[in-house]
Amino acid sequence: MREGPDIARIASLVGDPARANMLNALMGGTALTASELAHEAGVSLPTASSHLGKLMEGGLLTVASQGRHRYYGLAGPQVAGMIEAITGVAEAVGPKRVRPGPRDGAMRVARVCYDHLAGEQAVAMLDRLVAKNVLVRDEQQIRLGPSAASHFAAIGIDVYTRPRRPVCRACLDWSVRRSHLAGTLGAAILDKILADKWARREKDSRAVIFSLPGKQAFERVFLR
Amino acid sequence: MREGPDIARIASLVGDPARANMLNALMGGTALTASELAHEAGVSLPTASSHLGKLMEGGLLTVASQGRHRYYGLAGPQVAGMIEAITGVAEAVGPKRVRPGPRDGAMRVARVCYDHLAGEQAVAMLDRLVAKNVLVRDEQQIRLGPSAASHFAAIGIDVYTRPRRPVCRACLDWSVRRSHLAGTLGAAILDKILADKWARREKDSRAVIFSLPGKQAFERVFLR
DNA sequence: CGCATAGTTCGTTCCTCATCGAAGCATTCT
DNA sequence: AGAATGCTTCGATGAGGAACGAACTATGCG
Repeated sequence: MREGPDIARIASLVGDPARANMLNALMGGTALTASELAHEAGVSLPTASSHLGKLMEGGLLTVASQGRHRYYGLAGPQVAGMIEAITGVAEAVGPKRVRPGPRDGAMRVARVCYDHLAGEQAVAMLDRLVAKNVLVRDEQQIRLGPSAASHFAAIGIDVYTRPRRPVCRACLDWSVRRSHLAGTLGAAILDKILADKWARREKDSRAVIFSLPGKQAFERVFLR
Repeated sequence: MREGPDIARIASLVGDPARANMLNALMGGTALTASELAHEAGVSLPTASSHLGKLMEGGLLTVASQGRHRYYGLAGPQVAGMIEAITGVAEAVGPKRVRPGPRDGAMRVARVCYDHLAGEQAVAMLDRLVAKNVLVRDEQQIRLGPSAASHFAAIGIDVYTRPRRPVCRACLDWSVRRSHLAGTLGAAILDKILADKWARREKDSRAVIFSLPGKQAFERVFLR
C-alpha cells in the first residue's frame, strides 16, 4: 500500500547469504569475475550467475566485459555506503564474537572500504585533519578547508584533479562507529598509501597491513 | 565461508515488504502499537506479530509494554541510519516515477492513515492548530493547548471523552515528510469530516475526496 | 577447424517462510 | 465477575525463490 522507494526490494537483494558474500567481496573495491564471486559465495557457477543477474537488475552492480571474462563491481559509493551501514548494524546486534582472531584485529585497524581506507587509522586521520582545519566538517558534510590544497599538494595529491565525484564524503565506520573519509580524496590517499608501499593488501581480505616504516610515515603525515 | 558480521541476516529482515513497511512507519520516530503496524504493513495481526518477533530477535526494534499496548520503536539511530542508506539506494536505482495518476494526486492531498487524516490537508491543519496555539508541540510530542477544549467543543468534539489512547500523537506523512495529527483527537476530526459529509472515502483506497463545500468548511474551521 | 575455458539459460527439485484463522493469554473497563 | 480489547501462539496452507545439472553461447588457443 505504501509508496515511496522500494526498500524491501533492495534489502532482499542483500538479504540472501550468497549475494551478501558477493557484495562483501566486492567491498574490497576490485572488480571480480563471475567465477571468483561464485567461489567467494560458495555456490555453483549457474547459481552465481543467477544472483549476479538479480544484483544487476537491482542496480547494485556494474559489469565490464573483457574478452570472455565479465568483471563485476559495485555500482557506486552509495551502494558501498549502504553495505557499510548494514554491516554496522549487524556488528552491533550480532552475536558477540567469541574470540576475535588476529585477522579481525587487522581489519579493525585498517581495511579497504570500496576505494578508500577504513578502520581505526582512517578514523584517526579524519579527526586529525579536521582538528588541523585542513578539512571542515559540519554534521555529515565534509568540505576542503583553506589550507587543504597546499597541505595535500605537499604529499603529492592534487585535490582538484578528480571532478566527477564529490571530493570529500563521510563514511560511517562499522568497527569504530564514527566516520572516516571517503570521496575522491579518500581514494587518492589510499592510492598513495599502497603506491608508496606504506602498506599492503592482505590476500583475499579487505585488511590493510602497514609495515613499520609505513606506519611511521602515515603517522608523520596524517596524525601530526 | 566469509566471516564477519551477518549482514544477510539483517538485510533479509528488512527485505520483506511487510517488515519494510513497518520499519518505514517507525522512521517517524514515534513508537507504534502492533495493531497500528499491522495496518501500516497491510497484514493481519498474527502476521504482524510474527514479523515483530523477528525484528525484535534481530535487534532492530525495542518494545515498551504499557498496559495492554505494546509500543514498538526502532532500536536506535544506527538502525535508522541503515534504513536511510537503503532508502537512498532504492531511491537512486528505483523505477523512475512513471506518472502519478489522479488517484495518487488525491492520496497526496488527503487520505486515511489508520484512523485519522493524512496528506497535505492534514499537515496544513496541524501546522495551523499549532500556530494558533490550540495545540502545543515540542519535537514529536503534541499536547493540548489552553484553548483546545473550547476550540474543539465549538465544532462538536469533546477532547476528553476518549481516554483510552493518547489524545494527540504526531504521525509522519510520507508524501509530505512532515507530521500530521494522530491520536484520538485526530480520529475524532476524521470522524467529523466523514460524518458531516465534508468528504467521502474512495472505495478500496485510502484516498479521501472532499466535496467543494466540504473543502470550504474544512478550510474555514481548521485553516483559519 | 576442434578443443578448452568463461558464462548464461533452462527445467526441476526442494525448502523456507509469509500468510491467515482459530484459539489462548493478558490487561483494562464496567 | 464478565466483557472487551490488544497481542501472541499454534497449525495448516501456499508461493516464491535458491539450488544444481545439463545444455547452450561466446571467446580464446593451437
